[in-house]
Amino acid sequence: MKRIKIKEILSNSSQYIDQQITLKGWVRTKRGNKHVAFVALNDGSTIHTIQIVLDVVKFSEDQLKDVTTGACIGVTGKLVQSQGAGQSVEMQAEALEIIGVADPETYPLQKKGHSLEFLREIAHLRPRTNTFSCVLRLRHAMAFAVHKFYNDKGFVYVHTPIITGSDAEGAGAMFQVTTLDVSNPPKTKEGAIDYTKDFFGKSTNLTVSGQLEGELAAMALGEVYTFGPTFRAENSNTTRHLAEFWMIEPEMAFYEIQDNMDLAEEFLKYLVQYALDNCIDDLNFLNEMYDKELVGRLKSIVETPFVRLNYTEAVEILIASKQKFEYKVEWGIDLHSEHERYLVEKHFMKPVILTNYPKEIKAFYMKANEDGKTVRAMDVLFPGIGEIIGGSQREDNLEKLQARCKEVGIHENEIWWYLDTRKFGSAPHSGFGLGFERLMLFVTGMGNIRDVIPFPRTPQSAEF
RNA sequence: UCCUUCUUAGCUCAGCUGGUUAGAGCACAUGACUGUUAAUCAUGGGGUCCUUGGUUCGAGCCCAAGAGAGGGAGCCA
Repeated sequence: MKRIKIKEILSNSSQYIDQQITLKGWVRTKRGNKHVAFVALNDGSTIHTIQIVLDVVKFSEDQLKDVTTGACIGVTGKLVQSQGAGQSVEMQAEALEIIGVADPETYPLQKKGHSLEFLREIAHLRPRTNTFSCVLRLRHAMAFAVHKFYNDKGFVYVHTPIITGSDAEGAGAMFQVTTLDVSNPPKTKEGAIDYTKDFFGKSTNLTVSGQLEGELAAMALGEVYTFGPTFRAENSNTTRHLAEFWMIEPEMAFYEIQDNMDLAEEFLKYLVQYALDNCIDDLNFLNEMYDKELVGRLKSIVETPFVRLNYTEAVEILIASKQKFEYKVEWGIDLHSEHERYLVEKHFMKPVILTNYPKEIKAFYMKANEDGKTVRAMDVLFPGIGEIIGGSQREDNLEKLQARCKEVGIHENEIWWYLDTRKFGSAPHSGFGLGFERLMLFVTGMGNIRDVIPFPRTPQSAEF
């Protein structure tokens, strides 16, 4: 008999009532007495379980013994109105198949909750918990919504390379990619490692951003986006950083900085609304278990216009606040998280988009303003998360970009291909990067970025 | 990388001023109960007190070093 998913049964129960159905899934709990056993079965299609009623006389003792927390079973029987109080329907089982046993003495997940720290140590089993099944369903929904948002707008999804030979992005320390024998690498006459003997004939790394390649595509296709893994070899040990994370980077020709901000705000609101519309069961569970304000906060984000503020104005607000900050505020500093938190969580109490930063603290490719001091950068700051999006209008003037490269010490022969876009048919364009796991932190209300990706990669940690 | 806290049963934790045989709840096992809702009740098994070294008549507890984890900061998305 064909298996039906629990989500389908529960959402269309009237259609299946008194019908013979087959369910397959994993046992969450079993309880009961000598005559009847109740099994809560979950198959991952929904946060909810369905109650299986096992009339003890119908099954062998051996079979019932193997129905333990964590075991995988298949059951066939009739869907009936429940006699118990906790659910409207349940299955009266007629046939039981033990698909995979789970020794209860050694199975690490118990019926009661576990700490998130413990679950990280058993990341291979944590998707079986309510919390992580919620997070992973939401992660899927958000990834799908990203593609839907851009596809519906006519953006082209561009696959940028994972292995890059360019080290000009300046976005952080990189992981080297090499096939050389690291214990005995070939050397040049001068004694340096001879990368001409390496696989690609040059030194290569895992990408820290697809942006530069995204810009190339935008100069042909108009509006594009990338969505892929990125890698940073920074020794960051925080609840907001991973060594391997996923990033969404749209890049749009003919967008000025204002258009860029409009898109970023619309995009974030779309994603949050998508979660509210499609994953409310999972959100309600997370709201109940971890963060009582989660759903309310998500709803308010969708309704509230984001504050838009110049860096200079932000500095003035911070100075006028008379707050005691660990790092002193003055024009020219890169804002620290205490400053961002003050603006977002105390002063405005809503998301803030900061623009026009001093050029010294931003990347070489950002478009200079007429004042000669600031660039058209924008950071979207979210409550509890900090910087969720970083972006800018790009410098489209060849001479200015070349001058900027010189100032920051990037050799033109490293990124000649990037400069070519400004040489041939240059156009104003803008883009931004959204850290996918930062978005997931916000949408799930989870406190640690290691809990919103299936297998987190952090310094000193690459198990599983 | 810096600051800080923690590490005792499978899990979550208690453990007095350093004192004899290290406890609880949950989980697990056995039994009871004819409809349970993270079932309940009874009984039971389960310990390298993170590791190494030191102080002491005596260390889970004090000291040192190391390992691992959490939180904060920096870097950033």
